[in-house]
Amino acid sequence: MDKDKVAEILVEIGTLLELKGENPFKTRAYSNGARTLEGLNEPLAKIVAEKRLGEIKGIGAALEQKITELVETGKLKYYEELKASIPPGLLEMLEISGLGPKKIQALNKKLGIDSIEKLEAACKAGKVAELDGFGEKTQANILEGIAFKRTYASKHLLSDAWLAAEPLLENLRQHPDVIRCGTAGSLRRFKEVIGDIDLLASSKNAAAVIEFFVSQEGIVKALAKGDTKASVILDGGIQCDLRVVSDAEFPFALAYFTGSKEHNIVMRQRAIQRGLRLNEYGLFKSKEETRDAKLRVACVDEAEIFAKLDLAFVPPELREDHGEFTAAGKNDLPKLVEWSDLKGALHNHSNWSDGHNTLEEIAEFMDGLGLEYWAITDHSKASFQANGLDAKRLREQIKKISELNKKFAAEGREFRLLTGSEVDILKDRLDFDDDVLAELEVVVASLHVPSSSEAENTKRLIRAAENPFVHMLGHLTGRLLLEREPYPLNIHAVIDACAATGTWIELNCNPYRLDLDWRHWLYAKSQGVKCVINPDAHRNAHVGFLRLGAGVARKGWLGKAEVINTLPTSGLRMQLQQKRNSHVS
DNA sequence: GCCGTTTTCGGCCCGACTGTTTTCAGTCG
Repeated sequence: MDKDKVAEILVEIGTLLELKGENPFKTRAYSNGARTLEGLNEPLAKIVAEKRLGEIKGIGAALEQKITELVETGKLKYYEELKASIPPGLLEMLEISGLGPKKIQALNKKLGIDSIEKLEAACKAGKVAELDGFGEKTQANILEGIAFKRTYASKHLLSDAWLAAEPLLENLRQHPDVIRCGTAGSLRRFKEVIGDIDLLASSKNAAAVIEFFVSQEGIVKALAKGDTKASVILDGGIQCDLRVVSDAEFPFALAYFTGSKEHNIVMRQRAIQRGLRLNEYGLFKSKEETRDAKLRVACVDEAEIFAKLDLAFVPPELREDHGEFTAAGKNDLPKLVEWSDLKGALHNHSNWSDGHNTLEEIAEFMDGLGLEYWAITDHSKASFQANGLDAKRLREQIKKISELNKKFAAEGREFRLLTGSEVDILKDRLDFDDDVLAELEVVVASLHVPSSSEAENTKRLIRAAENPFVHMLGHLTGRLLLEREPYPLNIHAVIDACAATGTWIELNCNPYRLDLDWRHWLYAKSQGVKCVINPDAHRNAHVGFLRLGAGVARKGWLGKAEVINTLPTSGLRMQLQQKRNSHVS
């Protein structure tokens, strides 16, 4: 069993224990353990085999035993028994806003409720309001929570959240009472999927800002409204929280609400170790919890807070307690790639397959943006549903691109389209023979029809990486966020094969993909595998995905040097030749 | 369940808001 699956089970154990009313610190130990596994840079099976699990911080004797059992046998008796002791409906009830472990336990014990359906019936019959600690309001809120859960997914794509957040932020910026404002939370950290939008503002008149915020257009409902905080549901179902603080508190609140929770816990602990206290209102010279402004260590921005805790500034994307404290403590954080470093992209489509724009339109548009190159990698013939090209049409396209490039050169323009293909990885071969691939400047190999067997998919991808004409693997895991899980795959084995063959891995920045996932890039980077940030554009507007992709690359600790398409055209052409040359010699 | 240059036992981050309560528990982030 791989580490992601093990981590998933540990998280579920934590949730189940929470429902049983276990000590919250015990339940947290399981989710901490899960996160620790996700951040590992080497294969879990290897660590288990070498009996080094216990050396990892956050994994003690109990977790070591359970993880070992899962890795070695694929099962865990403790987990099976725990799961059997709790009705599955209770887990689902946790997803209803306002319901936590304690209330669910009470509902289960006193009314025998073990499913959302029974809960809804009990609310409608007025039985829930009669319970101790419950009332009419709670009962109504539960019914509303059930309806909400049915209407909207509780998770949203990063791109959708940005689109919803930006106008709200712009409105706040315009408001005369707002001094500073910005996004916080998972949105600022560039998580691929987010639960809600967190906004933060500083003001001398918090009440006015809150009042303005909840009365904006596009807000369906205000969930909570206090002196300094409001929660609303936006058109489209995304929840958005706004906090308003004083301007002196702003950097501390920004750091606090950006999180992650796990990152914050370490920050507070570092403060305590230095005889200080850190909360959303400040860093205080105090051994006790306080909000006393006289004790506050003044910091104008987040960088000063990190400095006071003997840390280099940690970019928001890295605040996951995935190693940033060790690196920031040694001033050893990488300089992360910027989206403006990107000079072009190497996986895109035109109307020759399933794209929307003509080659001319694409070239004019991308040149207009100041990019240097743009590879056209239309589908190969096996993707017939996407109007994939056979060798004959591909050669026509190469000719057409060559003519377009000549025209650009004659006009003294530097921009170039690059010829290419997104070639299908079929069961036993690639969709084009090597002699066809050899005619192309850029070859992306993608698995569009995976098998249900992990070994089979892994084998196919490794074979594609071993082909000297394949420059990179496209959307490696095939996941579609919120829609489709990755196909079964031994990611480490594929990354290792890419490292051995000099094959790059794409960071596909279509908002539904963001694949390869940021959690795997640290390992890929450690093996020397390079990244290509590709929008997989099917229309010109998709060039905007690059910004999203750069954020995810940053989250994966990637610097400019690790991203191939930060190279100018000449450097890129040399790199494209290199793999083929190494095979010739 | 984890952890230790205050500790191998007794802590573990902490504040805002809501609803049910007359002083606080539960939930959330």
